Amino acid sequence: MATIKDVARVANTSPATVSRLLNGGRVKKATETAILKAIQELDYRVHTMARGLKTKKSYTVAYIVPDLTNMFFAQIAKGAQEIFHQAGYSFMLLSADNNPEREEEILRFLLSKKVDGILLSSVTTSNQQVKEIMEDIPVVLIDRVLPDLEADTVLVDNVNGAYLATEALIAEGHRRIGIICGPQELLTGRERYRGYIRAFEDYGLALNESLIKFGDFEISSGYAQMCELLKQPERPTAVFVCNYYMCLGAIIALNEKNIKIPEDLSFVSFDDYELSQVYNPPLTAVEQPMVEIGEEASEILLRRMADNSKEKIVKRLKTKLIKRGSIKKADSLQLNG
Amino acid sequence: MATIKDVARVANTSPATVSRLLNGGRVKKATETAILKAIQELDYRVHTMARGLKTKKSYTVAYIVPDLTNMFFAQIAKGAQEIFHQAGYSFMLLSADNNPEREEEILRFLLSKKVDGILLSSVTTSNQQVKEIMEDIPVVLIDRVLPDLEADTVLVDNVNGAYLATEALIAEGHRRIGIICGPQELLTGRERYRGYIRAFEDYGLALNESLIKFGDFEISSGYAQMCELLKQPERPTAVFVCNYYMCLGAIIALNEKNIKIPEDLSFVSFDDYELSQVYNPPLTAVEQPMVEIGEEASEILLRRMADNSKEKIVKRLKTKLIKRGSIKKADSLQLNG
DNA sequence: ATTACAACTGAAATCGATTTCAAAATCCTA
DNA sequence: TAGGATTTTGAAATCGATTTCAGTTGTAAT
Repeated sequence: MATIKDVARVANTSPATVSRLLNGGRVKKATETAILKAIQELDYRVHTMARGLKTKKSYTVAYIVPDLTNMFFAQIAKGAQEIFHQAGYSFMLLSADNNPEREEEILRFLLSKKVDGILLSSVTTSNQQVKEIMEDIPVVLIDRVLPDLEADTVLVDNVNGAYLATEALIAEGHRRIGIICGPQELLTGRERYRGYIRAFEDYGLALNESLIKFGDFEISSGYAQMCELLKQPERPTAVFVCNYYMCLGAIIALNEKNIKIPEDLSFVSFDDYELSQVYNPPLTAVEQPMVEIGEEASEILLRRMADNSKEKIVKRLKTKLIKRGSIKKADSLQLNG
Repeated sequence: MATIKDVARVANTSPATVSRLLNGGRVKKATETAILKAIQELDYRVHTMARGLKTKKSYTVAYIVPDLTNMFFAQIAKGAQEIFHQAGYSFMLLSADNNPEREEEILRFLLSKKVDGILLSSVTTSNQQVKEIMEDIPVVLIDRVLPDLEADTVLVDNVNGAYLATEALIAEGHRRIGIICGPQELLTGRERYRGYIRAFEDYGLALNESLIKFGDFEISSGYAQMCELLKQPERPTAVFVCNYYMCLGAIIALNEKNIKIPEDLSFVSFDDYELSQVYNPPLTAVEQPMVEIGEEASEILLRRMADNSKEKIVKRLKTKLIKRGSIKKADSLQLNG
């Protein structure tokens, strides 16, 4: 493979001049033509490792996700990739596979790869390693915050999203509203739960502990907790499921027990994917602006890489309730309208 | 950040010795201890760019997918990531976003990044660039083959998968069986179509052109082509949809027209994701061993990187028909059993 | 023609590792 | 303990770029 020296030799000039041209410096027109011709001829490409060694920049950023096959993170990655591509950065997507040790390894790897910036949706709850890394490399947190860590962060207004979902059920007259919460170690889990509680408070309704179940955002727990809900002596008339995967599990449980949405049970979930439209009836759901999250985070990271001085930004994006056909008016409807 | 020189100084030895230890060479026990201590103390990490410059290896491989958010490729990536992680390689996942030019750019980028190997599910149908790259870097093709290109390839037995699906419908007495094919530019599109045809031939049944529709593997075309099928004067009693996304579109169409699976229409699709189990009734589908595809391809690439001599491998993995509840016996059933 | 100034250019140092090869240290045997 | 064999070591060259800085060339003004 041709090097900058070869190009210089063929173009009858020096490596310094070739480098200058490559990096937008000024070069006599004639020299430029000769160099360009040589580059073409030799099919020369800069050796980014050599360049990076000298410049201490890799023009590469990475996004570490908990799970590659999780649609939420895949969509965010899509948004991020677009922005970095436009900015001339190369973008690596890495999955920690829900394994904290793997995440640690990846972080070490990125450090020695000398990436210029990191987007992180962490699977850990400890911030030690990240804290250290942030001294060398800008990091933007996405969706998963770390305790007591002052860092740029992009997330979604979970409280409001959950509030909207719960409110929609209340508005149709439901009072026995079950919830399948996410894990309370995660901020998103806590916040969505809080949105539910707040809606009850605002409408002056009493919470019923037996209708509040905790899952872990995975299909299996959606299934298990929905079964729990259905076992209650007084079944809920509606249920709010706090993420997509638990929603899948919940629906499997419903199908098994032959419980129909919305005739037998009204249904809302957090996250809006294809399923929501494909299901019959289409599901009312809280939509997160996933691609935007990725874009926003990337832009923050880009700014941060250019100038690491300013104080940290926390950006919250709005969620939206998409009304479809999975909520029915409660039978015992006694509204004032 | 500490360099190998710093480590050498602190450990009171030379960079050469440190390097030797780092790379598994022999070093006196005492020296080793001193070096390890120094590394710890200084929090030293090898600078992979510097190393790569010298060794001409990056210990990095990349997988280029058409679309990050396509479950099929995401699952393959998951399998691949695991294998490379075990082998000590770092793994980059890059999306061409269904854009041939973007793919070209990525390929160029990887070349200058000096990755050691490439996994590719190409969005193009031209092999020129890939052919050139293969002279420098081992490439393994996944699912998407390129015309006239002799390369290691991993794919799935599409013909058989489609045959199984079609056969399952025939076995239940269906004769008017619609198909929504994938794009015929893609091998998978062609092969699945061929499996359908072959089943008809083997069972001595006549094909009905009006029930053969062509989509592009996207949701929208699944919707559109299903609408077309339903417009036929004599509706099909069963339909085989050639991938997941078209299956989503098809089901939306069915819901809209209030056509029930399997009462009004029996249904089989290629690809088996969560939806198949969540849908009511659960869908009969052809499962592809996605994670295995990724693993298999990675292992081939690993071998290829170690020894680029042997002749090219084409590996076909088996598909499996998962029977669930979306096929009903045909009304006009007149079988010999 | 001379000077002043701007525009270009290239030799050499540098980034942080690896690797070669000869020298130094250590071990072993007689 | 001498001498040879074996281990262990480090100086220096190298990978392919960038960057500095001094020198060269070109231009304009006097």
